[in-house]
Amino acid sequence: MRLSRYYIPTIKEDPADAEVVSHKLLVRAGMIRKLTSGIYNYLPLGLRSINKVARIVREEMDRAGAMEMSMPMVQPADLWVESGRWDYYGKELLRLKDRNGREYCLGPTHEEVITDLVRGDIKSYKQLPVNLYQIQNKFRDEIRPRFGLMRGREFIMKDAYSFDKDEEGAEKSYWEMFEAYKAAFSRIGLRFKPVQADSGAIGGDFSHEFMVLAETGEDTIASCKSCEFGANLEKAKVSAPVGEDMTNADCPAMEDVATPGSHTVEEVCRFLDIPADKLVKTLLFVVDGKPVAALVRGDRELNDIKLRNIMGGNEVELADEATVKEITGAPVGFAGPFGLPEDVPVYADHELCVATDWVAGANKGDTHVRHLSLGRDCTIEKFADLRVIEPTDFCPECGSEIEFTKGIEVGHVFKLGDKYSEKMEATFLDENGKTKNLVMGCYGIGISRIVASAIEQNHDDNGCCFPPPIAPFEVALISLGGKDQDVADKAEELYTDITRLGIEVAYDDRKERPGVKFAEADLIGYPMQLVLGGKGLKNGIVEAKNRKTGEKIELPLDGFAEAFAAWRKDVWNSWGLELN
RNA sequence: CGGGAUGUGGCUCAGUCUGGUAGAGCGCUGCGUUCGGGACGCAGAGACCGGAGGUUCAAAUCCUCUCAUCCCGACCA
Repeated sequence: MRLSRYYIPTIKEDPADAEVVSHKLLVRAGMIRKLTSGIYNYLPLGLRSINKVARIVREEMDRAGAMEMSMPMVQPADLWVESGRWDYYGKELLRLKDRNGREYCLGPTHEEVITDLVRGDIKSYKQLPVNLYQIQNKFRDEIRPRFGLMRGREFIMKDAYSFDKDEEGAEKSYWEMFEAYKAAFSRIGLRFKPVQADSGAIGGDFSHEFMVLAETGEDTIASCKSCEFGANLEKAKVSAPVGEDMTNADCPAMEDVATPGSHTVEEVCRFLDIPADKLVKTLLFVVDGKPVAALVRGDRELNDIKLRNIMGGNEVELADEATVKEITGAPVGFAGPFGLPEDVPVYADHELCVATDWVAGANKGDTHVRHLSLGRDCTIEKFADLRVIEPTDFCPECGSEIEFTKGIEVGHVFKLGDKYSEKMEATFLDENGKTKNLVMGCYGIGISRIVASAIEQNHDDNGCCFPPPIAPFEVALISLGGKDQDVADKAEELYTDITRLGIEVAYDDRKERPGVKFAEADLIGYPMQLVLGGKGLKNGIVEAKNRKTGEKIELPLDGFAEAFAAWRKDVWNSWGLELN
């Protein structure tokens, strides 16, 4: 491809509406343009990258036995009413009406459509398992779109849905997808980690997120320094504490202590001159409309998702001021775990077992209690893992040290069970002629987000550093011809040679000054740059630069093809990739 | 949806407080000089200052409404 005839509108300055590097660079490199909030044009260069990601994903899905199809973006409301999500999904679902007033939505995901399709055609266990996928535009009316391609409203996603006759089969399908994802992300050339993720209200351990490791990631992941364990912070288990159960151990009688104006843990500790780990923090939540109290140590943070899962609820909200007052009879900041209404269950973090003699709120204004014993003074519904893991905690699986890193979620594998098949009556007859619900799984990959995350993970001050497998073009050939016809001719020759090798090359034959060509090549981030100038031609060489490492070498013009092939291999190796 | 901010040539911004009829840099067009890391000179084109209404002799500037975009919170590939 000749740059003199290609559409790459680059920009020198950062766009005003961009916050993160990937967004700035994608716009500056002429790969995307915003149409409206969260909705982008993919320009030729950007689309090339997207298509390369899609192709790799497609190949790995096919290899895993999944079958590509395509589902409509506009979906009838009926299906969503049937699955119960028409009401549940909320405003993220963009709803519209046709000329007859019938209701539709733009598909944010396709469980309903695929389940509807399959229930009509799959009637026997003999037809199972089946895994269908598509690569398609999705629309989610995000509350707050941001960060360019990282969180658009319209985006490209690969979504796959597996159907099995039983749990065992579903589990197998799940792990096949898990492996396919690992293969795909490896091929794309990103540093990533699969981590355990929250599986929502459905429960179970069957959900993993695939995280691209990048400092600018929105998610925090806890990973073990010695074993494979990795988990999204909201999911990470905290091991049960070691030590004797002190719940019912001896403890002096509970007594009130005045703590005027001390609402926060910090204030109370300072006032009473005690460390925060001597205090029990009582948090009041409303789970699906019902109040509950949750206890964690004063220096810990409650994980509301764990609370939700223990309650088997859907929606967890911190109780508002009025509710707190109603339940505890005290203003916010003085709630305690005893003497609460009987219909308010109290859940305690399991760490609270191994100590006693606590300080806690007294359910009276400006008052706390000391010498609180959870066993003697409270009715604890259950001790359970409720808090957020901390860097000082140990791996819940092997007990080694853990570390926190940032990541960008680019894939999610999820076991659905019969959540949809039951509601939508997607059934089949098993070996015994019995009607059963299809057991489903769903598996997503954010195709367009991957391009953004690749840049988040790989960039420098000059621009993008694309991994070779998904770079819009693998090689940039920069001709410094100018008036030197010999250089221009030789560059043409090289262009033909490289193209013949079956490698995509962006041939910069424009009448631009060298500086412009260099700067743009760096900005766009072609993994390999070849520069042919007058001096080089005289010496019979072309310069080669590895965009990622910055390493420069000279390739002989005589016997170029071989030298180029060897260098290309080096470049791929510098990405930890094998060239086959 | 709450809280904050911004809308001025294609892009990035100044001008708004203190009304007097629109500026810079980049980009674009032409000519010339340059030509190995986003060149320089000269000459140009391009804006009813987001929109509507109001105040005023006079509004980019003040007032009201409205729309859009961005940032902070709840959602997620």
